[in-house]
Amino acid sequence: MAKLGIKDIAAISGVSPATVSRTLRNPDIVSEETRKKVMKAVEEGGYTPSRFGANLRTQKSGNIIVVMPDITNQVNAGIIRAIESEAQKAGYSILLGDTQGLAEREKHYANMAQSGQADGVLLFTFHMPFNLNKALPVLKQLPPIVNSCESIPIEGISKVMIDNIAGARTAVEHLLSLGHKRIAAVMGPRDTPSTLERLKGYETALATARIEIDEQLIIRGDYGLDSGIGAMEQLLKLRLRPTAVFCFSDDMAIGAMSVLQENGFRIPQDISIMGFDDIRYARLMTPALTTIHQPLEEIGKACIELLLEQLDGKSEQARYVELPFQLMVRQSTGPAPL
Amino acid sequence: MAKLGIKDIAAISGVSPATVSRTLRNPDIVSEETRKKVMKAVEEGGYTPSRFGANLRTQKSGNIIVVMPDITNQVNAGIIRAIESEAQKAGYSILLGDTQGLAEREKHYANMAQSGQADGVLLFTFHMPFNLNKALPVLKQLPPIVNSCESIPIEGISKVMIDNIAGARTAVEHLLSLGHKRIAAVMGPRDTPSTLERLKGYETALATARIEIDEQLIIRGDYGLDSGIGAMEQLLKLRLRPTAVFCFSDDMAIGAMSVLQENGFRIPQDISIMGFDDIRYARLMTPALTTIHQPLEEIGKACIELLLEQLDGKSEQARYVELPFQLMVRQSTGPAPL
DNA sequence: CGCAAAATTGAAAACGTTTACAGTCAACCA
DNA sequence: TGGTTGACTGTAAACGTTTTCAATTTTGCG
Repeated sequence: MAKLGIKDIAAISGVSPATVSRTLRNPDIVSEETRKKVMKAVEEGGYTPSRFGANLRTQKSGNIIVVMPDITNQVNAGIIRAIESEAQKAGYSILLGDTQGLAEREKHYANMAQSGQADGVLLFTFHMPFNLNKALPVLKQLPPIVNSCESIPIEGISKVMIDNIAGARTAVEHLLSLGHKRIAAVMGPRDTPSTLERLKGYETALATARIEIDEQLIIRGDYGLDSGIGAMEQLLKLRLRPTAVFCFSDDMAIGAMSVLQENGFRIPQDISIMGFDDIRYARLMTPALTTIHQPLEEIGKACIELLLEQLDGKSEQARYVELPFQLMVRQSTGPAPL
Repeated sequence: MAKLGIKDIAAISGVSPATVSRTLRNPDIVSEETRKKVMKAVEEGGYTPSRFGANLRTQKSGNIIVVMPDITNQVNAGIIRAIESEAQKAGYSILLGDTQGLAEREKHYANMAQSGQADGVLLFTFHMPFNLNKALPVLKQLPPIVNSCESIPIEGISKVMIDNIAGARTAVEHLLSLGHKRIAAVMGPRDTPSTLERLKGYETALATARIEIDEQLIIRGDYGLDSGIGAMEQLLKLRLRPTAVFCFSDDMAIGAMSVLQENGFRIPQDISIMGFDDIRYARLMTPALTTIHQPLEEIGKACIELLLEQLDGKSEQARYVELPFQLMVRQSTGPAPL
């Protein structure tokens, strides 16, 4: 039996296609009698409305595209999971856009949004459709956007963020309170807003404590495990080693820890390590990793919420949501050695 | 300026819509002159073909849906990343289906496939559209499917797998070779094929070594970190403790290790630990985790390849691809204590 | 040069819905 | 009773492409 269309169901149940459509989308406005007839035909025929027709007519895809630099990353994965779950409740599907940091892929996803493949965009990456110079004019052509994690410096787009500056400052202050004076920073990828913000928090905390910044103690990383390894190796070569290392991501902290332990350093007795994110592995490290907790699920939920507001046309205005971070003191940080 | 359609472009460039469509989809069949005219209009007008129209006409969505139990899991994340990347090259987009183990969500994704929202399905979860009893008849109505990770016991669907039985056997044999006799197993979620297979490998290895199975040493987990913790706690309460623990996932192994270290056990001197998967954190644990490596990227690539074959109509027949696992001996396993 | 074949184009018909609009019919009210 | 309302339903027009088929032009070749 060929696949049934709405006309077939209409014919079977003796009503018009319009009524079938109404029965399915808006049951309340058809009479009970009709509804029953139609539903019977629908079920017996195993009819599932084709989305192609509906999409074309309504000009909506029912999809939301999530653009991320790396879905393998625990932070991103955690967020997207919450997003997917909430989106589904609202009747939307999630299209995955993993840029792998490639500009060409960012273009690709921008196109997808433009061709109507998605009704809205969740943007977790910095570059992207936005060539900052010509961003604003383009912006209005694009579907609704919510930006998170990496703050895009454009007015008028909704954002969900944590206060990276304060988060980093809190981290460093924790180390300072333990008596550390030589505190290294392992940064994220060059020029991303999150890294710049966390760096600022680091600098602010040190400045407030009247400790001079030592450029040698600031290492560039990329948030990944391996860059944590590289950074730590570099730091260990220093004549004057840091007594504490603040990594801008847990992954890098985990990488750093493994280098230390391999080389016989004790954590935190010899060197304290801090991370940022509080991924689920953090508390299971030995020693458990002190870090700044990011509320991944809340971030995901907030993103969807803001986007849905725009999609439903409820809110024209951009909103900014700031979620709280939390210092998680565990065993990887301790008093500075004498 | 309102959004341009194919008719507008046709009008501007003085050709028919048909020719515009041809220029974009199939440049070779239009004359160079026409092509130039059309391209000019397309670029100046900033025209992006609407996918709605095309989808309806071609009855293809250009989407592939990936159904997974948990995208937060490193194994799944790694696989899906490869999938996304390959799919994009072939012009497909990835719809994310995270079931979170919920039956209702599995239904939902089955529907999506049926309503034409996706042209193909990549299935990494066990239950699903397939109520085994009535699975076969339904199967032919569904779009092309490739099954991976959790083997669905149905003939005629393409699969990408590793040999879980052999993998587990290899793991246990490694432990046996180190002199261990009391080897515990921490299983994955009840009744999933992968768990059952690995269990079989475990049992086979022990049987071959003429070691009797001790039910007390077989603990049920769910592949997650916490269940590794729980399992290890349970094992530590045993009167006769195991000297080695084979966890069916790295996550559980990591959980188990943290329990041991917290309680002052030395790994591997007191107890050896093995995992399965070789997630990227495995080698950074202290001690580095001995485990069975799964080729995530290759799995992802193979899945897409098989699916594309079906989508392109190249191959009607189901194919089965088996990818090699690899034993990674690291520091978490050592000779059995005396 | 003339004809067949090939290359290129256009006209028009789908594809499967949703929804504005108009129509029908029963119920209700004055 | 007649008119008005309200509830429900049907008609038909989109939505924006792709593709078949036929028409036209160009090319190739004897």
